[in-house]
Amino acid sequence: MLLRVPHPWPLLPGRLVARYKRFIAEIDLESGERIRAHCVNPGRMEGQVRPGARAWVSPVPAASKRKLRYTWELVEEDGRIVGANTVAPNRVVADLLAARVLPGLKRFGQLRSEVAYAERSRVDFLLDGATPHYVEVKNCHLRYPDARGYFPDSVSARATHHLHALREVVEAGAKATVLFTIQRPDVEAIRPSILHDPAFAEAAREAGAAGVRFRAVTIQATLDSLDVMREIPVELAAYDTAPHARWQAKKLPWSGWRNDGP
DNA sequence: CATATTCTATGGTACCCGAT
DNA sequence: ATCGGGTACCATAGAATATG
Repeated sequence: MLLRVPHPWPLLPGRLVARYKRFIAEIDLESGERIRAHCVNPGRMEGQVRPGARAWVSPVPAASKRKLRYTWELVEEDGRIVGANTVAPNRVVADLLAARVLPGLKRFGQLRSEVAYAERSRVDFLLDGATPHYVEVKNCHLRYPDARGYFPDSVSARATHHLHALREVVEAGAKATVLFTIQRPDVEAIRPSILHDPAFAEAAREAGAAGVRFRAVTIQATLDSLDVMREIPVELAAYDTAPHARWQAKKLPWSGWRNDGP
């Protein structure tokens, strides 16, 4: 294990009832209470929004002004716990960089986050050094039976825009790394999803050829912590998507959300 | 200076509108 | 009738900007 990041709050177990309008997850807690939790994940969470699936939420501090008093953190898919909170990896990567664990990402002066650059873009992390190093975090949670993680799980024009911007800073002499995180340990590599967003996949190939580095780490979510397990390769090369379409068809009945409120 | 409000960003959906 | 494009919307955090 590379790094252990304990949850700031204790998690409460329950079962997913439904997801509404992208942001709201209705969950039956083991205490018997039916609650509404904020779903931080803006994506479709392909295959992971199954009614009845085990899910864990964190309580929101009493002082917070949030409407929803819980945050959906983890979900069980195929008997395995998967991280569902897309904000969490940014915190994990911040710790990972600060701990200077990853080769090539450990020698730097200052670590800044959310730094504005290029055209209407903000990079997740900027490492000061002889040459500035831009680090963009991309979280993924989609796994297909080929034991690979895929990003994105929907068309993401913004992510493609980020790749073009990173390519520009590299061509201007800076260093740039796209760091994928996948919140499950059972993958051997990560690929851009040609099936979900071919433009992103092509932009990734171009950015890679231009010198943008692509790396990935697996994160094992447990009830106590998010554990950065190991670095895995990113596979940028094009591939046949026929098997992926079949795998997706099996997951799709359980995707998305309902638009009628609970 | 402290506090309050506005802005930005996130992705899929539902909606409208105009063109075929 | 079906299409694609544009856009508001949903909840929230955090940054940016405004107000007292």
